[in-house]
Amino acid sequence: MAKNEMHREWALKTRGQEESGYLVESVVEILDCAALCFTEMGFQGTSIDDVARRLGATKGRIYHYFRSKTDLFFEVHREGMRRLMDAVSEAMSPEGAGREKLMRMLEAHALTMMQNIAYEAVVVQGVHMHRLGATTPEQRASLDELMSIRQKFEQLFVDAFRQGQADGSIRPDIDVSLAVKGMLGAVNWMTIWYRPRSGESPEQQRAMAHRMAELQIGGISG
Amino acid sequence: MAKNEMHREWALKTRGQEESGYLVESVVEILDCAALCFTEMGFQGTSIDDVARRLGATKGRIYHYFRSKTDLFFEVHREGMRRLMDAVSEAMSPEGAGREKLMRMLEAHALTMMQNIAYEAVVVQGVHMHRLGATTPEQRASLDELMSIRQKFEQLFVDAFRQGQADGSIRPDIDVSLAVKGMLGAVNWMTIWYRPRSGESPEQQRAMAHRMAELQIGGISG
DNA sequence: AGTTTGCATACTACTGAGTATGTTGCAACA
DNA sequence: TGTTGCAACATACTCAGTAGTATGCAAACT
Repeated sequence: MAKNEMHREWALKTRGQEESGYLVESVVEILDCAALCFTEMGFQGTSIDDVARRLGATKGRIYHYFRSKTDLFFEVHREGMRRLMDAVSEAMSPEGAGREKLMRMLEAHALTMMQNIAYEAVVVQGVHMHRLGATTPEQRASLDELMSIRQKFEQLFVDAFRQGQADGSIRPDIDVSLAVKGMLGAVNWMTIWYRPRSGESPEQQRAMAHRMAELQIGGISG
Repeated sequence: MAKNEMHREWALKTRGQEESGYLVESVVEILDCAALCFTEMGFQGTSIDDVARRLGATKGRIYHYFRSKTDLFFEVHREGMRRLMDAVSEAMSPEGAGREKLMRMLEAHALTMMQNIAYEAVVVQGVHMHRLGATTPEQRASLDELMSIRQKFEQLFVDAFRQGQADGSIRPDIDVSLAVKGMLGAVNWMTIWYRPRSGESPEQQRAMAHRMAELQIGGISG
C-alpha cells in the first residue's frame, strides 16, 4: 500500500466494520491539526513544521503518512466535503415539496459548516484555490477530482430548486444558477465570521442554521 | 514624504484638482498587476517577482513605491474598499423605504464586485486574513484599520436594515446581524464564481446585480 | 552642476518543502 | 528466547525560492 493511500484506506475501513484503532488515531490527529492550521493561516501560510509543532511532533510523522503538503491539504478537503455531502444527502431523503426540501438541505449545510468549521473552512479555501494556477499535474488532478465532487454537490441544490419550480413551491422566473450560487455563498461565508461561542448548545446551533436557511428561502420583506 | 505614503498622497491629489499624470500611472499599473496576482495566486502565493514579471519590470520598481509586500497588499485592499464604499454610499443617498434602500445598496455592492473583480477579490482575501495570525505589529495596525472600515461598511447595511424594520418594509422578527451577514456573504461569494464573459455589456452586468439583490431581499418562494 | 526621481542589477539572509538516514519498540517467526 | 523485520516516528541535511537591501545609472529637474 502506498503511503498516501493510507488515509483513504482507513476511510474505506471505517465504512466497513473493522477499525485498526491505532493508525487511525494518528492520521486523524494529523488531519485535525492540519485543518486548524490551514484555517488559521491559509495553505501557503502554513508550513509543515507548523502542523508538526501543533501536533507536538516533527515533520517525520507527517511525511510518513502524506506524500506532500498538497496531499495533506487535499485529504482535509476531501474529509470536509464528505461530511457536507453526507449531511445534505440525508436531508434530501424525506421527499416533499421542492421548497421545503431545499430548505432542509440548506439548513443541513449550514449546520455542518458550524459543527466542522476547521474542515469546512479548508473546503472553502480549496474552492478559492481552484482558479489559482495549478502547480504540478498531479496536484491539478487531485484538485479537479475534488471540484468534480463539489460540482455534484452544487447540482443537488440545483435539482431541488428545479423540482420546487416544477411543483410550484418556488417562483418559476428565477435564474436557477444565480439563485443557488447566492444561497451557497451566504452559507459558505459563515466560515469567515462564525466561531462557536463557548457553551453554545447544539440546539442554538440548529436554530441559527434554521434561521439562515429560512432567510435564503423566504427573504426579508415585511 | 515617506515612500509608502506616495500612493495615498496620490489618492488625495486625485480627489482635488491636480494630477501629476506620470507617477500616478506607474503606481496604478503596479496596483492593477498586484491585484491580479493576489487574486489568482493568493497573498502568500504571490511573490514580488511575480508582480514585477507581470509588469514587465523588476522588483526595484515596486520597492521604489511600496515598503513591503504587505504594504502593497494593503493598498490594493484599501483601493478596493474605497470603490465599494463610494458605490454603496451613493446608492444610499436617495432616501425611501428601508427595503428599497437596502436593495439598491446590495445591487451597487454586487455591481462593484463584478466591475472590479480583481480588487474586490483581494478585499475578500483581506477579510480572510484578518483572523490569520498577525505578523508584525505594523501590519496588524494596517489590518486593524482596514477592518475598522470594513466594520463601518457592514454597519451601513445594518442601519438600512433597521430602518426598514422601523418603517415596516422589512419583517421585524429577523436577527439583523445574521441576515446582513447572509446577504453580504452571497454577494462576496461572487468573487469566487463570477468572471466577466467576453462581450458582456454593462446592462447585462447591471441586470445580474439587480437579480442578485432581488433574491436576497425577496427570497424565492412561489 | 548638482540633486533627485525612477527605475534595474546584484546580492544577502533566511525560510521552508522535501529527503536521507537514524532510532526505537513491537511482533512474528525459528 | 534470541533475532529479524518492519512500522512509526525523530533528526539532520539539502536546496530552491523569496523578501528585502545595497548599489548603479540614465534622465529629468532645479
